[in-house]
Amino acid sequence: MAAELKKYKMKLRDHGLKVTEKRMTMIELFLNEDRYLSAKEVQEQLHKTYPSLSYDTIYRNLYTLKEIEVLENTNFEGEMQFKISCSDHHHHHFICEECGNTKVIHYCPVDTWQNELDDVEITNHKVELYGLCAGCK
Amino acid sequence: MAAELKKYKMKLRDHGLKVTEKRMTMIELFLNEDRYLSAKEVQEQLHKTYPSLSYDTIYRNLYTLKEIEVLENTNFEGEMQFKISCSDHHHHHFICEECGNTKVIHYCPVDTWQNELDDVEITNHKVELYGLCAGCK
DNA sequence: TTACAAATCGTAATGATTACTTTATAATAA
DNA sequence: TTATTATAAAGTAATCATTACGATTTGTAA
Ligand SMILES: [Mn+2]
Ligand SMILES: [Mn+2]
Ligand SMILES: [Zn+2]
Ligand SMILES: [Zn+2]
Repeated sequence: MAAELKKYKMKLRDHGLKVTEKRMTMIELFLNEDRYLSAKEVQEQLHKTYPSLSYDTIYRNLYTLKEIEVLENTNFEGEMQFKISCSDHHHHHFICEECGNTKVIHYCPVDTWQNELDDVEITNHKVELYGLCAGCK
Repeated sequence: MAAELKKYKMKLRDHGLKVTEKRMTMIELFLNEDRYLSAKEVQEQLHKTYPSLSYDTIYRNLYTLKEIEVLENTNFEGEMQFKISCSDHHHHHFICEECGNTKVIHYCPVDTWQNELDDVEITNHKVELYGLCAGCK
């Protein structure tokens, strides 16, 4: 785990960001919970260690870590949720609606769609599958 | 247009719902604006006719009309938005980020995804394409 | 160690959505 | 047509996620 964390410290430094306790604890949390977490859940999980962790700090760091691709995010169940970035190539996710665990989907037909709608320019797309994972169904 | 509206009146009655002025005016609005509208936009558009239209009325009717498949909805730009239901078969949408207009996408590889993730049960999925429509690009 | 920019805290404001009590209205039957 | 009744809407407050901001603390480089 220590080597893993060192990698993230370097990533922060490479982007001219400070390596703070709060940030590293947040990254550790996301490494331990490999699923999407809301700001609220982050606050609850870190409350033991940092009883007065500010929402300002939480939201700013969630979006900062997303900028440098430590986290990825999605609007799920009406709120923005974040998870550790799990892969370097283009992919999407399956999310278990029971336990929250995710699986990577590799197949993405964005070219097929661009072909079907050849008079528009697709600049972005969202694909998300929901259901029950092997353990929950 | 009158025949079109009559169809929606029947749909309301078929579901045991009252045909009210507010509901019919909301449906007309969605027929005229063939794109996703937020509750706020609905309130603004209908403010001329009904200066005191309540948010309770707007939200309740948006979800009621969605239940009976007069409207479809999506979480877009951080809020729930609604549009007139445009087709009876399974489909998704392209949304122009400039003007808000939408186009139907017919191709959907949900079977391919179910095949890729054969140990999970996909019960739901979201596909949405964003970009610039022919007129805006 | 010191200096300073960046990060965090504490707290308030905002904006979307929900809740609830009172009042009005559409549907139905007399 | 009128009376009855359940549904819908108004008016307003509460809730929840998110954003904002001045005061304070902390990480980093000299
Ligand atoms: Mn991922
Ligand atoms: Mn549609
Ligand atoms: Zn894709
Ligand atoms: Zn589909």
